[in-house]
Amino acid sequence: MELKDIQQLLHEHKFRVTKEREAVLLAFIDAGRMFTPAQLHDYVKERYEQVGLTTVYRLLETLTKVGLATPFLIDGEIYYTFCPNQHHHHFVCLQCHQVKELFQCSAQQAVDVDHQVGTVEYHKLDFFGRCRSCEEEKHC
Amino acid sequence: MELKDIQQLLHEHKFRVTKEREAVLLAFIDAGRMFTPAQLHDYVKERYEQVGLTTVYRLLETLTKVGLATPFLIDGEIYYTFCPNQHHHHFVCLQCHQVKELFQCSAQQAVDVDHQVGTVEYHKLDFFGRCRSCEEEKHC
DNA sequence: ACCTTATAGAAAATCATTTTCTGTAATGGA
DNA sequence: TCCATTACAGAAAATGATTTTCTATAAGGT
Ligand SMILES: [Zn+2]
Ligand SMILES: [Zn+2]
Ligand SMILES: [Zn+2]
Ligand SMILES: [Zn+2]
Repeated sequence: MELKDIQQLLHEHKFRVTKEREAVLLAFIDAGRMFTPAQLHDYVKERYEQVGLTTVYRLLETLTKVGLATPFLIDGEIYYTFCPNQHHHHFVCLQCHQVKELFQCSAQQAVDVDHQVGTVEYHKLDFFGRCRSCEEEKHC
Repeated sequence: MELKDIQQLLHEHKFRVTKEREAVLLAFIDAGRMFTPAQLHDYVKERYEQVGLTTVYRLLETLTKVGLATPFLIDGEIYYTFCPNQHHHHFVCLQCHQVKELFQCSAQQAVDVDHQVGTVEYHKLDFFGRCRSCEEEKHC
């Protein structure tokens, strides 16, 4: 993703454009995987520049509020994925934490649920396993 | 659920049968809703007897390990639901935290995902909204 | 260029969760 | 039933992730 797109993304949401947010967002989006706040912090530091851990926490919180990031609980840890704006689901590799977005939604069941037990506001559908490259890597 | 069932549940998993575990499990299962560890602790205290918070944490951890409980991340808090052993999904009321189990699974998509991006080990499908009684309660 | 206000970051505080330790009680076998 | 073994409960302390506070800075609008 281009720096310009990042800047537009920030503008769209009325966030100020700072080099720290640019750095974190660039890393986050390009990586195509999920991170814990600390992992993302390290990742940004290595690749771009020094950014405070507090800033990473704050950006993840902000992104989550506007629906641009989603927290996942995996094995007791909270991981964040970057979310494009269309409705989508995920395939998460439990080994390398790569995340693939799945734009096909097979949860029409929502309509039934809606009638039976209450009003569905949103749903989550995610698949967990091992991605192709992790499988090939180690086939014992 | 009967005390006898709780005891059998514990036996099945080779856990010792203690009054503390009986109390927590009775409360947890009968409530039919999700709890944070602290909430469950309070709930048990009110209804049954004093049980240490540490014990609640440990039981939830243990149950999660053997698949009898599932942690959910909602609005930054970790909630646990009790899980029967069949494959199922959830409808969670965001207001009262009631949980309904849904035994219908519309995620046959898993097979496709499996072929396209990797090997699916498990999936999660959950619906969030407001339950009937919460809806009727306040219709502004 | 100036003003207003959001943001970054360091340090301190908070708070949920885990660990440690010790006394107790559940289990299984004699 | 009694004993030995070991899991468990609970209090207290430790840990460590996350949040809050505070101040300096820089972004955006006029
Ligand atoms: Zn992988
Ligand atoms: Zn969907
Ligand atoms: Zn409700
Ligand atoms: Zn399913």
